[in-house]
Amino acid sequence: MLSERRLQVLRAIVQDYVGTEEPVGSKALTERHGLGVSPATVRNDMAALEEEGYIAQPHTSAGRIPTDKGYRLFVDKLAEVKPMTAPERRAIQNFLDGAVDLDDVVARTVRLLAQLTRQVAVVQYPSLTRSTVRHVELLSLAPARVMLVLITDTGRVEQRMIDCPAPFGETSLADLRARLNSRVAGRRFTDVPQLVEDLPEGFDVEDRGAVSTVLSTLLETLVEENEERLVIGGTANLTRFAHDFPLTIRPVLEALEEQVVLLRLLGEMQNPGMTVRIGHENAYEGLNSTSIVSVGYGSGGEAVAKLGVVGPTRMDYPGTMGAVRAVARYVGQILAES
Amino acid sequence: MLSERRLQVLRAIVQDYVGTEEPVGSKALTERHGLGVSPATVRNDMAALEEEGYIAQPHTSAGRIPTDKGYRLFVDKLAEVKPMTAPERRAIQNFLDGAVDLDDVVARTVRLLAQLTRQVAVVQYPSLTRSTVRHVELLSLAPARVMLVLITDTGRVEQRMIDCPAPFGETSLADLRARLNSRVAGRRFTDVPQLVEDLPEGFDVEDRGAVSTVLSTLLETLVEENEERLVIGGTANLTRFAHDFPLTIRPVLEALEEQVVLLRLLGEMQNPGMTVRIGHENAYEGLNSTSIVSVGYGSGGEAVAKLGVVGPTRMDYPGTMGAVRAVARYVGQILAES
DNA sequence: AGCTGGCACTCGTATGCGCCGAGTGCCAGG
DNA sequence: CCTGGCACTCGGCGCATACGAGTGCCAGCT
Repeated sequence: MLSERRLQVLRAIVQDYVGTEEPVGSKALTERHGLGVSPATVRNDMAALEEEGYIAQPHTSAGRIPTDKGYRLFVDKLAEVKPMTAPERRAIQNFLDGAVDLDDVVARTVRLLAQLTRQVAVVQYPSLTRSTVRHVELLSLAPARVMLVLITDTGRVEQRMIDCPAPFGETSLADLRARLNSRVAGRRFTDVPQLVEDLPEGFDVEDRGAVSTVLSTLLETLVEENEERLVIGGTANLTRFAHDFPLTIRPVLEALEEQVVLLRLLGEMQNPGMTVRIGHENAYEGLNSTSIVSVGYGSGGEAVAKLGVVGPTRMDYPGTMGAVRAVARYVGQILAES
Repeated sequence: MLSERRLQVLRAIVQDYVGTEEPVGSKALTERHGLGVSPATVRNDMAALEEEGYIAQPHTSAGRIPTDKGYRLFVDKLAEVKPMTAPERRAIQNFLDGAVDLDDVVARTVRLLAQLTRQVAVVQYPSLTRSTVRHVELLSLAPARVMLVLITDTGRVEQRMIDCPAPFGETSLADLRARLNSRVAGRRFTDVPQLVEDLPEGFDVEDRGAVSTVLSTLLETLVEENEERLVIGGTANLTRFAHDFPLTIRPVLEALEEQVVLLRLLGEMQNPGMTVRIGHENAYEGLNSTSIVSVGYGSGGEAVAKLGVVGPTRMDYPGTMGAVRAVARYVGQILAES
């Protein structure tokens, strides 16, 4: 529908605007990009692009800037994901290889991503609901007090304190621990409920209450939504593009602190591959002038969580996408190794 | 040295400036505070205060603002910690009572503190080094792979994966677990090293290597400094006072992300009670125009970690100190209960 | 001795005005 | 369909001016 050259013009506008942060005019365009046509021609193209809603002018006599729709077209059709250079890849790997545990992996990832993209990085902890159980441990802290420790295949550890209705014998506890593990070790979280359903029946009547309490706590832990923690870094980068928008930065900071909001937004990105949400495509007011680039990552082939970047709509999409993709890939490798 | 009235003038200047965020002049002072003297007299007092370095004027013909030294005097001699009102106390308690585990306590505390003070809140996780061991658990995940789980009296759980030099029999592991717990359960972290020193000697020669590996990992976990995590919230509040300082907000955000910096600063505040660091008293450049109000908190009478608030030097010290103290007190109660 | 009213002075900020130039839209011609 | 030319728009910048809050100082009063 749009002629090839007009697409080139749009691409040039996006690239220039991202670079200079200033509205770009027809003359500058023809000079900086070898379009081979005169400014007047470009002006006509720009008028058409504006007609279609891909670009807009902030003031009557100023250059054009891309609209959300323009960025969308750019990302979908005009941009290539920019692969990381070899040194960058090495830096990523070196940086992540030093991690000692899951917390450390996540912490390093968020720092790395923030540094690479010079934007705000968001990393979701590997979600429990898609993981498998590695081990369940029960510790007797007091006669009627048990601590439940759940270890996942991603190395994550969750603990819960349980107050039992009746004292729990050390033998019964060991028994429960053994039976529980033989059933659920290596299984997916989603399968656990039916696997333990009839477990209380094998115990003495006086222990059944306690066993049920333990099991229901385990199930709670498995489904508890707020377990989907996330970690954020690089907020200082917000100030880079905030010189115009000290009024814009506040809602963004608020949104970033409201983990629920971010989790919902990340959750909405169904596509397991890379997803880009531009400006108003984000169903949250405070993030209407930001874009989110996210991608799933996981220890195996399967994605267990997401990570990404939040930045101004006026961001370097190819570079950001390249960095996000590369980091997700390496994190997946690290997780698979451990 | 300074006459009583001059101290009153300083107090009035601080209060007005904190309220209005604008330099305060002699006329406004006499009007808003019942000083009972004329502006001219106040002007003389102000000249004297400026001479002593307690206040300064940003421009030749402008009002005065307090200097760091002025705030210091205000905090030390002129301000009373403002106690929380009864409804505020109830709100604090209600908010914290809903917490389910340590993570939740910390998360809620940081939100609460940020909300109460409308500033940036910082909460340090209860430090391992001052806590006691509740339980040590060893899980055999593979023949030569053991997971160490350490549970503290504050409810904190640390885990470490250990690769042993030789396979570890299930019996030996259970044995080690039992002996280890009988020695260290209930003891302070600092005492653990000598308590386990001779432990390997009780084991068969072929197991000693593995036992030593486990023990040294345990000791590492105990001393590892970076375990002193902290959680930050309310960064959006930075924008409240950043309208003048979009250039100031960036280093602050950077400092906040550098947990090491904050931990060091918190650590420098030796006083177990409330400490206030004002402006340049903070030995970190990025925080030269902020003040930090912090206080220790703990489950028993003893402080195990710190929490506090980071805000502009121009902050409501009495109110902030009251909120920080109250929150620390309630958090201590919650921790003691669990 | 200390407080007060008066007064001249400073200086930062707000306001209004005019210029400049980038950028546009349109049109006639190639 | 592209191009060069041209008139027009309008935001930004520099400058000069006016305003007013606030100060320092001094002479006089209690």
